[in-house]
Amino acid sequence: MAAKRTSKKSPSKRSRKGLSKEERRAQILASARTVFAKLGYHHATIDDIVAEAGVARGTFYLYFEDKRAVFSELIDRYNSRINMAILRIVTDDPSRTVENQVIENIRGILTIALKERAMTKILFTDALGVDPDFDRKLRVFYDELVQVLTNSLADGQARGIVRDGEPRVLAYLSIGAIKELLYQVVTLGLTEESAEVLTEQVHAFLRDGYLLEPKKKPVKRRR
Amino acid sequence: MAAKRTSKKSPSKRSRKGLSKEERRAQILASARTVFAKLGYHHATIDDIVAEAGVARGTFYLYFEDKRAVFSELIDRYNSRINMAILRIVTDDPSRTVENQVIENIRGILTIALKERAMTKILFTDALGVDPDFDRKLRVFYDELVQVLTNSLADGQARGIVRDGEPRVLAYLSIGAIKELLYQVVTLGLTEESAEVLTEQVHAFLRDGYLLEPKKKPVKRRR
DNA sequence: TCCCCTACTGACGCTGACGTCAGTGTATGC
DNA sequence: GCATACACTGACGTCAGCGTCAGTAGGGGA
Repeated sequence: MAAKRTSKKSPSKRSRKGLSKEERRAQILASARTVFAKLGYHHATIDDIVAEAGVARGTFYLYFEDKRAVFSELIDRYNSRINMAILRIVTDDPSRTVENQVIENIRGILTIALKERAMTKILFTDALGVDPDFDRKLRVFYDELVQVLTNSLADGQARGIVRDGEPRVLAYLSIGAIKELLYQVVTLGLTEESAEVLTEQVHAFLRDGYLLEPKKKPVKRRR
Repeated sequence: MAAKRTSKKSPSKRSRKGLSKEERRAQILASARTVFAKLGYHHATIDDIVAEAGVARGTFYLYFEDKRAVFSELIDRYNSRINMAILRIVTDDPSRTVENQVIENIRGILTIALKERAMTKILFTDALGVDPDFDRKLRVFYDELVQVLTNSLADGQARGIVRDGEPRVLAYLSIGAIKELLYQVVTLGLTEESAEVLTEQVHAFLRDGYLLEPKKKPVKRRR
């Protein structure tokens, strides 16, 4: 193979509009996110996205296969951020209580979800029913989450940290509770500052439920 | 106004296919439900629905405005059935404990959701992002539910049956937990028989959460 | 100065789903 | 037997959104 004759001077060439390929790609991605959040995935068209990005229809197809592909990439990025926020709970470190680690995880998830408001909204509003392949992908991400939590709960039961009950069902209930809260919070437009107070409420809910036992006298558990 | 000359003999005239207008309408509705459950709302077409019903395209439009109208009607029926299952909790009747009434409500909701498997699935998979008008309608139904629960919780707190915490947040968490469980149960294909055991799990979750207090020794609360 | 390369453009043809409406077949009234 | 009514039919014109591709613009090397 002959050596390249023309030396590439700049690692990222600027187009006539002053954007490198990566920047253009990122720009289209961001525009798509905006449009999806505004119109919902199903009602968003390629024309809406390119209008938002200020490029021509053809340009979109230089960077992405189709609407599904952009959506898929957006979800991937979001998922990986959420996954990073979830830390496995360790029990052999006396300096970190299980309770604090649980709280940390709740806080981490809530914070990211609030930071990535647009994506959180899209995920909850439009993620299902887009396309069979796509549903499967989302399902895998979700099932992993359920599996991790289910295992943690079963483990916790064995060690007496978690009460009895079908661990998988408890996992669904917990995840559902957090999902719903997130959805409401994002839809109603609360900001990141709320993460702290929400964290406390979620933790208290998971720890205690909310129905007080009528037979024994209520125990004050909150500080 | 002149009296009608022709006496209507049969109250519901039979068409050439042997169905009254109400029956035909019901048949199309049922077919639409089947198709929505199979393909999802967004991917279902009028052609799919009429093929399922075994009628011509034009017939569909004799009974419904468009795809949205059928969907809307299906949701309305489902919603009213769920609403009927939710009974306001009374505290002045000594023969019925609050706990039992809570359990009754949980059981009622789960039973209907499992009976109306197809609709439950559709509602969770496709309900959002169909159309702005439609989203609003769903929102109203949902908000009412949240409001009822929020009020009940606040009331419960005042009477010492419910622990402290923002009632609205607790309402979101509870409803989210149940929603998620329902979704999973319907998607995974559990049958009506499971209603009883699920009811117990949900109730235990709402009552106790699942994290046992490390400081005090665990109390056996289950029968 | 010329020309090549490449990112970008947007009009175009295509497709699939929509809603319509003139026409068909059957039961009932006269 | 004829006419009228009525549920039903399905081919048809329309249209929104899609993906393409021949053409354009402009930066940079020779």
